[in-house]
Amino acid sequence: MASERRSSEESAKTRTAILDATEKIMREKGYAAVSSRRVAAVAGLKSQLVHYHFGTMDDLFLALFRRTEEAFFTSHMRASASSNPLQMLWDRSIDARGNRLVAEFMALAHHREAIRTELARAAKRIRNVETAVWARMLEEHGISPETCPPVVASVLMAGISRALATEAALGVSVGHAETLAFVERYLQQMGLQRRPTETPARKKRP
Amino acid sequence: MASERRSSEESAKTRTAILDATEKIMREKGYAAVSSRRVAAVAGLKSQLVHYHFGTMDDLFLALFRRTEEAFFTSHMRASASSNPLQMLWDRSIDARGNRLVAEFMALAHHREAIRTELARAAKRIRNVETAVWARMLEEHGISPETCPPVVASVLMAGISRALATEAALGVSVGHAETLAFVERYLQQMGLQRRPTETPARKKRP
DNA sequence: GTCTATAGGCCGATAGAC
DNA sequence: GTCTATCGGCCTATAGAC
Repeated sequence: MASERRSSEESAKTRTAILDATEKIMREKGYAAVSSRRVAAVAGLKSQLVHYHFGTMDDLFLALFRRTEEAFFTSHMRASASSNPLQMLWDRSIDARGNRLVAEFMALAHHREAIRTELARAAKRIRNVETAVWARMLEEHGISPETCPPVVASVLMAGISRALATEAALGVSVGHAETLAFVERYLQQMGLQRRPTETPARKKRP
Repeated sequence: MASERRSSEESAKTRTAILDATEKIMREKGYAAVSSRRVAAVAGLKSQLVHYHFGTMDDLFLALFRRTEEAFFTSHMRASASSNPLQMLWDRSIDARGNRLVAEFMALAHHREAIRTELARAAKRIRNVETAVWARMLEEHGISPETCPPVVASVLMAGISRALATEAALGVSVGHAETLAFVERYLQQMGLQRRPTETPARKKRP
């Protein structure tokens, strides 16, 4: 029993190391650079262990996606339930680090059925959460669903933020400052509580 | 001379065939599936010809990007100069087929310096054109640049349309119909001349 | 669960004949 | 400009010993 526990603890540690290595490679070199040999090299393991623990490379991508999405959704729920949900959701959605991995999975999803399915499911789940937040905020401000349906607000917020993040990652920033100012001015009317003096959208990384 | 001409005609034909094949593979299988052997197979040629005519694979991607962007920019200018520029720009920007290739180049740009540079340059050029269109439209409708700077309008339009196109390609459509209706209602106030009975955003493919 | 060994395959790119 | 031939490398995945 003791050895069984130790064994499964070791196994969990190895699995985590493999997933961490995969994530690192995806962030830095893109999904196309992920190979069992490279993953193993980064994790300090033999490449055969990748297949032993995860099967095919597709299975590995899927496992990493699930781990990532689960953590993301949990913290997204927390942000939604905070006292300042719109600000927190907006800040999260323009965060460069988070978007990097998402961008890779989106690119991967175009050509891998399994990833596409999981990504679509995850996106719908997030959208529903954000739509509920918007429904509450719009109602509080007396804006009728006919004027702006909550789901439209959440599609717009998600779309604008993702576009800004994507462009910024590619070195395009024409009009970004003006757009950020425009959007945040609007969000403030809707309940954003950030004071004007604070720098927006620059979450510090530890 | 005659043989020289014929020779360079043949060369141009081969180059076009290689670029066509590359484009087809990128659309259908993604940039990661592009290899000199596969390109040659699709084009009905030997793989060495790919290197002979284009050098490295990076050079090939770059050549295809330039061809694509040149054609895109030309037709974009035509759309901007039409009598109904906002509608035409919007329709173009949510076109699924056009966005498929752009998405691949964006994914590629994250990891290839040369592509990233070219993409950034192209994006700025397009943005400036669209911003000029918006400046004209907003002025015609008496909306001051303080209320909504033209560059903000063009960032928003580009961002929203790209987000919708990306999500649709991945099988996510929650809130899309409502958002399309919302945006197009707004665009109509700004000079879109489509009649309400026409189906929006469904450009027929031959 | 991790090791060695290996099958079987696709890749980019170049050399040299024609 | 296109051909044949080929080098050297990285890839996924599995088999079988320990």
